Amino acid sequence: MSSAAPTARAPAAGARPRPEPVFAPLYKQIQKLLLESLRVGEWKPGASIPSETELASRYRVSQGTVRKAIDELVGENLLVRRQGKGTFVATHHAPQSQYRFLRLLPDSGEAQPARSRFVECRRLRAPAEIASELGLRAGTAAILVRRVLSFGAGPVVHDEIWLPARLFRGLSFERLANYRGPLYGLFETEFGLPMVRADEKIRAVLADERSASLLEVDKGSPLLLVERVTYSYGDLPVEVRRGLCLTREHYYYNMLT
Amino acid sequence: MSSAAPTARAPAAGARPRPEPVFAPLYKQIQKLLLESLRVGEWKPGASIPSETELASRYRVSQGTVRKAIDELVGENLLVRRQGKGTFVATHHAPQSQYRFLRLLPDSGEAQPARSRFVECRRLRAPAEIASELGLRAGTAAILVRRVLSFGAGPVVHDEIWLPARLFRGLSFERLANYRGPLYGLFETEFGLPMVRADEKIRAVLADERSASLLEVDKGSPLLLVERVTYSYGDLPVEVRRGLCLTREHYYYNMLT
DNA sequence: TAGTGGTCTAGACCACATA
DNA sequence: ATGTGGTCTAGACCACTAG
Repeated sequence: MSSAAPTARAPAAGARPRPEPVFAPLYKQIQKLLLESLRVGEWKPGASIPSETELASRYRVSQGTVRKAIDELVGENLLVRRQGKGTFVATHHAPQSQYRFLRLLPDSGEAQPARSRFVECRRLRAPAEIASELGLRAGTAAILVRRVLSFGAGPVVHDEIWLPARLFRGLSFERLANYRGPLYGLFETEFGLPMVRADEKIRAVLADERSASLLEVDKGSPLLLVERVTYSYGDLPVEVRRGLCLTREHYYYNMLT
Repeated sequence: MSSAAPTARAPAAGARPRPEPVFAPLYKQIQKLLLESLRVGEWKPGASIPSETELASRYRVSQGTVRKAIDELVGENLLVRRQGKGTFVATHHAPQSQYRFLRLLPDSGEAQPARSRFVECRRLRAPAEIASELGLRAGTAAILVRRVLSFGAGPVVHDEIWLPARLFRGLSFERLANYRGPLYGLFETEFGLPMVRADEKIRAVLADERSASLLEVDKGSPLLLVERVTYSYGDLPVEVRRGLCLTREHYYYNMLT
């Protein structure tokens, strides 16, 4: 093939059926295909995807174009590159991704591993606001999980977690309590729902009776309220979480650029 | 030049004197040179840097390599690309970068423009902790600025801002009060200190007397405490800021990937 | 030794902005 | 028409990993 691309900005030659022949750079089209393969589970979390040259020949583009498509997915932490080994689908089981969505650090000392103590797991109807954030109709069946997170000494976070019941059939208190590893690892492995993104809204509030008791502080203590909506592939909302964090010896960190 | 680079991973031929001939990819070396040009102010905020082809011939590398060097700097918001026009040094004066480091949004409605009301501007000795974060010796001269930020209706943030006096000679209450535009715009234009990065630690606290009064709430109200250290080029710490935010009608947003 | 990601080049062409 | 960023290719070679 000569150096001039036959269709620089035209559809990739005979790659795959695409829903709509969008006008977009080639690498964006490839990216969309990769994303779709991830979404339908063609490549599972933790597994390797085909090599860049393999993908290049499959999609009939150059290796550089595939590379650029992968670049952004790596930037979004959906894929992980390992030189000499391959490119892998991110998993919450990996030590590196274990605390991907946890932004709490202790004021002093090393970050301690998190310990989860489950308090409650009930099936009930989603309140209007929760339902709306999960893209459900109000009153749809949901699962409410309540837990306390500790790092090192005392309790630090009281999480109230809402999940669409239809995505988590068979989830029970026992199953949570017996599961080893991070919660999102369970979502991924047991329910086929890899969590890929979270939006958070953070506020300061006063501890109510329940949180005060669970976190072993006085009612009216200041707590960080972290309201999170977590998404799987394709912007599918899967979880709404209200985390109440005791920031006496921990802080929420963020870096702005 | 043949397709094989003469020194793929070796130093760029006759580019510039480099401090140490580090073993690093060519584009990383170019990046370092660009960063240095930014640091010394060879290209000012808001101005355009030389074109990719110009830089390529200056550094004797291909355009693609320059491009990759620029890519990451764009990713860190240090540079801004504008197709057809050029690549520009980020500035806090630009509307797009105006609220780059402001993560507060109203619960409902559009984001309102921020209004600053300065309360205090004093010169005093930096307390040990502040000094340490600014990389100064305790007791070094510092400037303390206090202000209240409002969006729309009432006050929302009480900022306590510490600056090294030697970097901000001539800063006064009047100068702050009369300045039009964002504070970091003033840092950049009046003191040659472009702010490029900030690290934040976020906690929930109770309003003390002063904050309560400034924010027009009861003492003991829950407030978001945002402790920020802001850096200029070369990881130079320039500002320590304690922001106390009223999160009754606003929230701090964050996106995790 | 072979396979995979990582870097680099030279050159072509597209898209956008401006004169 | 010209200059700038943006995309794409084909091919080469480097660095890392593992059999």
